[in-house]
Amino acid sequence: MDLILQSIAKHVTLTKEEQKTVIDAFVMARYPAKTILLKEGEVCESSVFVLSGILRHYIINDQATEHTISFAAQGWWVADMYSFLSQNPGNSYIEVIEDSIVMSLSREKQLELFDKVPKMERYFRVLIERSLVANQQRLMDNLSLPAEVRYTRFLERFPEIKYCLPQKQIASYLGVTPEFFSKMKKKMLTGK
Amino acid sequence: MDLILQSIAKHVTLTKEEQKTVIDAFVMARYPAKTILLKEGEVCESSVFVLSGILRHYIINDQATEHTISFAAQGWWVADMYSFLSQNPGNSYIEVIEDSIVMSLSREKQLELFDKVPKMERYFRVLIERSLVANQQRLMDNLSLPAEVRYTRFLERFPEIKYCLPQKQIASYLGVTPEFFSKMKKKMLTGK
DNA sequence: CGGTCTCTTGACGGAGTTCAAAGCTAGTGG
DNA sequence: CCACTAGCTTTGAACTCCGTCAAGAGACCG
Repeated sequence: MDLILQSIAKHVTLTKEEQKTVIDAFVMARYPAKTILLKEGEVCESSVFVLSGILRHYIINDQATEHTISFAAQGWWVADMYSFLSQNPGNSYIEVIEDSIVMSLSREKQLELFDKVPKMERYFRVLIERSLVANQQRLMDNLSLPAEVRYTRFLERFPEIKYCLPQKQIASYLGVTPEFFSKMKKKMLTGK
Repeated sequence: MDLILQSIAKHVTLTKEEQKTVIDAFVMARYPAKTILLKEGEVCESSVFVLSGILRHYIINDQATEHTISFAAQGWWVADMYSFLSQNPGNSYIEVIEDSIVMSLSREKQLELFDKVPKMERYFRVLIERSLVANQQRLMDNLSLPAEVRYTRFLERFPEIKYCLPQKQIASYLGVTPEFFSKMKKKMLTGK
């Protein structure tokens, strides 16, 4: 529960009073594995900050194949940004992979917070900036690197969770089929 | 020159005085085609807002192939976000495609602006949010759509500039080789 | 003009997909 | 606690999309 204050403290310094205002804007929640927090067609009313557990954010495209946008473990934020920002129905899913405790912040409360505690606007600006940089990097990696290298990057980026995910979810993050991912892993162990 | 104020006005309302403070933070510049504004290894000291002309932001990977991160025409911003935010050397290039007039904002001035005119922090937050959403969408498109469909999306996204770019640059945005792009275009005209 | 850069075209190769079948794991209910 | 099922993983063969290499045909500029 202090984790969110620690995360904020990395970027801006809040007074005790501001800290209270911030905490009051959140709602704590606990979800068991397999809970679907958000479905296609729904409005993403809240961003969630993960205190413990693991979540996954993904889309299902026209050919009914899943593509993982991101995983979120302790200390990470997750939301369908398009839907959260616009409050229009989104096209993505958010699902709980391992029993999780989260702090969720509604869009309404967030906008209030921006006015009451301007430092929070800075905090979120910096988060989004970093997120954008990471996302651009991932896009470039996908355009120029083979799946094997993307896999090693994935392992570096998500060390906490790499062992507790089903392979098909890793494959869907890398952008390959589970079949190909299986063969690739074998090749990386034996052939190489 | 008013274009930047119009862009800002879409998201926040500035007083006359604030408008002046904002304008004063920028430096105008004019560059002929083929000017390289930023090279790999350099620090991206400024973000630029395009008044007229066209710019391109790209990387060159280990195999010496180019990948276009983005194009920027009138009313768009462009910068190497990683380098601009961290003020560390970046790994990307920014080049002028057609003679351009830009307003450039140094990182230093931007940070001053955030404090002097907090509404500008909001303006940039919103810009970055949109940029992130667009980037996530592009990543998902790249993972799940064939090059032909990505090309039609490209045409929708950059209608102003689609006819004044060399094909190899479009190919490098889509993530295919110029050779394949050439064959694909032919097929889309004849075969289809 | 002449040279450089871009675009086209073709043959071949490789990374990744699809489909299908079989083995494996783990959750679930009796 | 076992048996069953449903989903996950592995494997293989055929196939597709796209890359590489190479050569020729424009096109643009000095």
